[in-house]
Amino acid sequence: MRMSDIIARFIYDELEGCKGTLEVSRGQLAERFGCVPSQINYVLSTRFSPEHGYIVETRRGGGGYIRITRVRLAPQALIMHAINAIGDEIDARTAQAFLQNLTSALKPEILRVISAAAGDPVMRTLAPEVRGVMRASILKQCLLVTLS
Amino acid sequence: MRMSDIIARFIYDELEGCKGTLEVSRGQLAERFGCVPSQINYVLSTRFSPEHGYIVETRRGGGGYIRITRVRLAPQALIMHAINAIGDEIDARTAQAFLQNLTSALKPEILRVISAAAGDPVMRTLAPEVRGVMRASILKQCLLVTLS
DNA sequence: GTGTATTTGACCATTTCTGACCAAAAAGCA
DNA sequence: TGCTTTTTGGTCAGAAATGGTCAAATACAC
Repeated sequence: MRMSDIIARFIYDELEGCKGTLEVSRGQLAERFGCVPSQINYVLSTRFSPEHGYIVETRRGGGGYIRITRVRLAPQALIMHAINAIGDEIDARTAQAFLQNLTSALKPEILRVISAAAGDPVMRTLAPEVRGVMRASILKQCLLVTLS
Repeated sequence: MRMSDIIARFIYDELEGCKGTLEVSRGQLAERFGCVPSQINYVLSTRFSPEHGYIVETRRGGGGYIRITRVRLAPQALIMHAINAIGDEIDARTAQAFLQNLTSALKPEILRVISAAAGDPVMRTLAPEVRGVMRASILKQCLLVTLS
């Protein structure tokens, strides 16, 4: 299993046990998992971004820390927020992050369908330069009808 | 016996033993059968396509994988039939007809989402000559995941 | 012999991992 | 206070580890 996934799992689990907020030292975390400190930043930026529904605050210097907070919104608000946050175009990765963040607001079957509609196999039938626009369009239209 | 058939047989057998889902590394699989990695892609695209009732998901990069899922098709023959009947492209009217025929097989909310994904507002962002292909692609991928 | 299916390999894309170098905040000290 | 040192975390480019694509070569079935 990937180091990044192991670290991410650890953070998820800690967040479960800590009422949605976790404060750690980057150095110690890296040492615990035997990786370089910058890998922690990699994990945070790829799996704990705002699109994923997390807020990360840090502080340098002696006693520095990294604080990760999970944001919780009501389902409807979550969906509306996503619709507003999706711009005119969106890349595959960010799209996935948004959908992942909606797991608590939409049934898994619905999410799977939306994910399939905006997924790579579908997008591959299009010229690369228009994929972002199409992804955004599909996502927004699909999310809209889930509100009705 | 052809290499492709041997590899396909292996995948079939593994899917039997693994309750419908199999995760492998393309490189390792190729090495096991002494073929080039791209032959794995060939096998997947010719024998494990959506029309055959399989979902293939992949991931690149360190720790990458190929995941193959067999979709249960007996109880949902209607949907599988639709997937096979939709050609390489489809116009808006016919697409609507297909979806209407599935009202007994899919929940209204699911149908609404698929309808939105393949609907006019989305298609309008595309050049007219590629809309048919996109509609077909979206429909097939969405219907496929409703089977899993 | 012709047309289709298979096989192969060169080149491309994506994700993860690593380390050198940078920036900020705290701690220590005149 | 103001400067220096120490202790943290941040960035970014590049290497490494996967999988993807496509067209040419080859094999196979009529």
